[in-house]
Amino acid sequence: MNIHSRVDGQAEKKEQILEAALEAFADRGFHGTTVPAIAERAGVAAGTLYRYFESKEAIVNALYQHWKRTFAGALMVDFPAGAPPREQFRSLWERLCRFAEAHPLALQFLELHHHAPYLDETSRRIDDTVLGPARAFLAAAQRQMAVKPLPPDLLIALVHGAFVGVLRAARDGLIQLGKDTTDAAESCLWEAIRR
Amino acid sequence: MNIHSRVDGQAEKKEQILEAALEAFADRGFHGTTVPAIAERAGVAAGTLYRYFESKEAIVNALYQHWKRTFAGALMVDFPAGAPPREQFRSLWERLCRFAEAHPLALQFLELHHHAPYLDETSRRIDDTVLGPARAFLAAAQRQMAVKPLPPDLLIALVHGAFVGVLRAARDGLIQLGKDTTDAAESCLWEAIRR
Amino acid sequence: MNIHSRVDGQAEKKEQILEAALEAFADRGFHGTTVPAIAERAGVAAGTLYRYFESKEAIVNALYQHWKRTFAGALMVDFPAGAPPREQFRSLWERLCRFAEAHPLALQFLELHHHAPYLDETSRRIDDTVLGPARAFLAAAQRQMAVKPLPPDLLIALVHGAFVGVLRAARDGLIQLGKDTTDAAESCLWEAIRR
Amino acid sequence: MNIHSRVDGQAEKKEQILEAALEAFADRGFHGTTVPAIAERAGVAAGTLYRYFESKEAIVNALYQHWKRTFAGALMVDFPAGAPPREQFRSLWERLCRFAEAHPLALQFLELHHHAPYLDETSRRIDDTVLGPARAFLAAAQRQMAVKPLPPDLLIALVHGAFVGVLRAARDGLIQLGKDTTDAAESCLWEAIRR
DNA sequence: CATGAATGAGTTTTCATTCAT
DNA sequence: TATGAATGAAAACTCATTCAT
Repeated sequence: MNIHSRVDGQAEKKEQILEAALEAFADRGFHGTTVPAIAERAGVAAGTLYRYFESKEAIVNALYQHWKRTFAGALMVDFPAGAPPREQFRSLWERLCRFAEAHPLALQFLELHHHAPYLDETSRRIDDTVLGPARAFLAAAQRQMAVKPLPPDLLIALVHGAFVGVLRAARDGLIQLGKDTTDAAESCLWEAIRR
Repeated sequence: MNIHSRVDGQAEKKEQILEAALEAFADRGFHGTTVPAIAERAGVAAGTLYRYFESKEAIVNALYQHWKRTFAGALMVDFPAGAPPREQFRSLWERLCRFAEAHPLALQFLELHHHAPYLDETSRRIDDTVLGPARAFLAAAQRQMAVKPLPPDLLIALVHGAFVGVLRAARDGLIQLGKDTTDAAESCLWEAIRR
Repeated sequence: MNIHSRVDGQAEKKEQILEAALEAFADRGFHGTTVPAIAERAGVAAGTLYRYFESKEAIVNALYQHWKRTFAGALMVDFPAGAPPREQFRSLWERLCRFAEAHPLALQFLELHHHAPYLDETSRRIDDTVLGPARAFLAAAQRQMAVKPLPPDLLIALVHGAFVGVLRAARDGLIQLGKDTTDAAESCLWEAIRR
Repeated sequence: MNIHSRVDGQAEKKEQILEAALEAFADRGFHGTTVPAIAERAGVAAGTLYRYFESKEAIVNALYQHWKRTFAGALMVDFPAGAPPREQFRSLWERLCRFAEAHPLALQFLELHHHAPYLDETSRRIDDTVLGPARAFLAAAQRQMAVKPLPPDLLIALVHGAFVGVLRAARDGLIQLGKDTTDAAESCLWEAIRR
């Protein structure tokens, strides 16, 4: 009715669209998803998408940026900066798993598709938001002789890759994601990188 | 000149098409790749693809099956069946890396895209070709108390995921794939799974 | 303006498409007609056809069913069930001719092309709608000794064929369809079948 | 080996092609038939057709002219010029039926499709070859007061149309073509046109 | 002469985007 | 502001015709 509720209504609709797009893109990728399909899932008309986003590419970039930032935030907020490396790693892994549980589609979207061809400048730059803190953690842990003195990006690739591998196996029904499983995985991966 | 060279010419052209399709699919995925784009890369007219394949889907399935089989073969041929688990794991990892070096696009195609929506029956069944031997290795190693007593599919997800993570990091220019790097990664991952 | 006029607008457009398709198919047959040609005649873009019909085949089947039903209806409505056979035959023939005059393209489409290869189940079943009443009329007339005791389907083939022959001759400009002509033809054909 | 056998071989191959084309066109019409389909039926390569015919249209025109002429010939050769009209009509009908039995595909091709759009000048002119004699017969019969004094082209349309109707019913399995049937039909049609 | 692989124009169909309502 | 019908450019695919072998 008033400006406020209109704005809220709009924000809400934008959320619906992004949520619908996330589901669709997570499942079939960017090129495998049609705009009408997103609109239908979102419960709006196809034309309405274009009041909120310039184009299909704009939607995928908005999603990418939103979830990369949310993901990075989830990893960093209240990170136990002073704790010993073993503790920090456990904490990081736990955050990864919690995020995976809370936003499974977001991770499927972010990690299980190759986005480069349609990402814009902003999206491409955002990767460092996640990488930076991870590198910082490893550098510190290496300085404390707690982690193998290998290139941080290699260690990140191993741990991050293993995490994605677990997600994929869960999506394909090969394993169940439970506390046992994720704890065991964490233990393995700490062995992998610890000095 | 004769039947032989004609047959060779055709087989060669089919190879060209598959090679072109591999490059395109590895880069932009199935839905992001147009048939004319494949044809152009292959140096033939668009209509020519349809003399060799029924449809775009037939191409992606042929590729999937070919490379899954080739990959499985590369992992298994002359596998040191009697060697100790540590040796076997090193051998497996080395085969993965050699294959990655020899056929980087094949792995990008196989591992970095989600194929399920357009795979046919045959393609879907073929995954076990790779999984089976990996499970067998792990089961044996676990019986010898050399590897942690965790679900084999979890260990596979970790190691395979880490491998894909390394590939992805290399593709994105974050790390260089050299003997140092791959040896280090192998060492880490053995630590991850060994008892 | 409101829902009503929108619905009407759509129904109208569907009519336009069917009308355009009828003209094209009547003239050049199904395979000789392109979708853009139909669209142009209908005054819409090619893509628009696919908002109303699943495919080109769906259009031809819709047309076939619509006109078969309309034709059957025109033959049967208010049929003089109690009249003597001579009267009934005259009435049937008159209905045929009136229909031919009112919907010349519909009859060209229905009768002057061989549709079987692309007709769906529903279309194939619909033929009996027209045949049934004709057989019933003949059976009754034969029971009253008014018509030759020959297989009804043969008599139908003769009369119906002759009717189509007259249509074809008219289309080709060999004869003019006027009351004289059609009355004369009716007279001839009654002689042909009467006992 | 020598010129003669080569010429014979060619003529034979041309026959094969025309026969194959007849079968295909009779069944699915001109636009519904592909050149490779004709070639396969003829047992030659697709390219070979173009050594014998300029184009697909040239084939259909050659077929049309050949069979129209053959048909006209079959109707006219040894026609009992002096016989009474009743006898002549019976003879004509018998020739129609014999031709239908000997060359069912030719009649399906000629009569059950609308050829005008792709016929060339020569083909279009040839229709009179058949029509002329029929008109002559009717004119004479009318002069002898044996046949109704209606426009000859109307009578032709009726009889010819009825004939085609019988062919069509036979093709669709509604009636069986046997001596009984064709004699009965002849009798009916004579009643239709006789004075 | 015969072949059939190759072509590319033309066909059916899809879909991101626009715009009248 | 929301709609969804309409668009038309581009996609997948077909096929008459050509031409190197």
